[in-house]
Amino acid sequence: MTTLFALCDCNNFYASCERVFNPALNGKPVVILSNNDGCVIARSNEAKEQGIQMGEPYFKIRNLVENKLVDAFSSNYVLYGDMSDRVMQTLSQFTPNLEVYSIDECFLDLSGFSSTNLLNYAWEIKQTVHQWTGIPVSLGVAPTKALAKLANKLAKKSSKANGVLVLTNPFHIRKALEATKIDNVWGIGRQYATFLKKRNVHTAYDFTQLSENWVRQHMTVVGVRLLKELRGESCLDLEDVAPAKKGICTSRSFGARVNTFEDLQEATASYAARCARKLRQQKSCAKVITVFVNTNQFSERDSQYHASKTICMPVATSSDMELTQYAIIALKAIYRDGYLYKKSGVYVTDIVPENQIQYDLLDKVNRDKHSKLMGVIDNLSDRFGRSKVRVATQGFKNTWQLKSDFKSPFYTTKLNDIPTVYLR
DNA sequence: TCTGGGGTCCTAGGACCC
DNA sequence: TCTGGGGTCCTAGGACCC
Repeated sequence: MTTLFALCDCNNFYASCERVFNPALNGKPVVILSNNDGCVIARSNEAKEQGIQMGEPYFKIRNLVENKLVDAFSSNYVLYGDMSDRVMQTLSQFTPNLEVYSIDECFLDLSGFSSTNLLNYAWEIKQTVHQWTGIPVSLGVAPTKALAKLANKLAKKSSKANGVLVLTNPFHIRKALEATKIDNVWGIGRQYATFLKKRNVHTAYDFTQLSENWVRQHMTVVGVRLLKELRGESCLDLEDVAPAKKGICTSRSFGARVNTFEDLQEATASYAARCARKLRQQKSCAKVITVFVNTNQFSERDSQYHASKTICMPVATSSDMELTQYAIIALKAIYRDGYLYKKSGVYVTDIVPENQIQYDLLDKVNRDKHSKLMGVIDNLSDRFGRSKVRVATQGFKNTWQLKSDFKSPFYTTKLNDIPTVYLR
């Protein structure tokens, strides 16, 4: 059976989420800012037209915002995550097999749908998602994932396509490849784009004309897969069950200057607890934990310090208490007085399924008790909001907390207004 | 003053083993 | 003077994605 994929991509997703609950924003330039309101990470079409770049630091557009020429929002991932779930739920009505590729993108397996009118079907998907969730989406349909990605980009760009493009006819596929700059091909980043352009490869079509050996030599097997995909040979399968993550990282830049061990400890303990929660959500435990700290790399005035410490724990765990405990041990090993810290993070690896843990005969931890306690904490978190119950080292000063001055309300979920409980 | 966060995959090279 | 070759594992680094 020939393969057929649709890629459904939400248009300007974060900006669209804000608009669903604030229709006054429609037709206006809207940007969403990164954590700490540092830089622009999403833009409405109108903001793009104003020339605001992806990744632009906030201070460069502050004037526009203060003069009400652009509306800016701090990122509200709770809202975006919830809206994403609604979109994916809606999409699951249209095929038994789908792959949630990112917060705003989804591959739909349409193999076996070749006898349906694909253009009509894609339009029906687009309209249904908009009607049920308020989010505008674009769809690209093609025999491989890489071509579906490419079709999706053209669908957005072309006023004729108006958000839906089906690429099954070889002639249309060739035209689409010719119309796509090599920089815009999925899997070609800045380095490869520069490299290829030097060798006169300027479009996706040029790329498909290269020899497999040459591509393997210069771009590894990853490049060869892309080559085949663009030629119409499907090499990337739909991953309908998300594989367990092999590494989980929680890290943040601080909203304010951090120069005491206590503040750094609060932040790092909180990140360790976040990692623990992410582990429990995918029913895994981790054996190895790494803590890292950085000073502000952009500051020419401050003295710089980067350090990390990795600890291999006796038994793989997903307990808040255990992970925070080891995180603090690691932090103590790398902490140095006299620096202004900008960022810290916790990274857990050597992840194993929670039912396949190698136990240690000398283990002193009551794992049964920990796991029951974590179950209770997770329930409380689900009901009352994240971090309402926490290990005491996570603290309460929160001087390191993120800056987020323009956050929209949690329209779709409960507000975090319950007092926090501390565990010891 | 102010510049995000969280992932994946692949390769090369060194250490080590038989 | 002779001083192989194949395999595995680990790590660091580089590329990419959203």
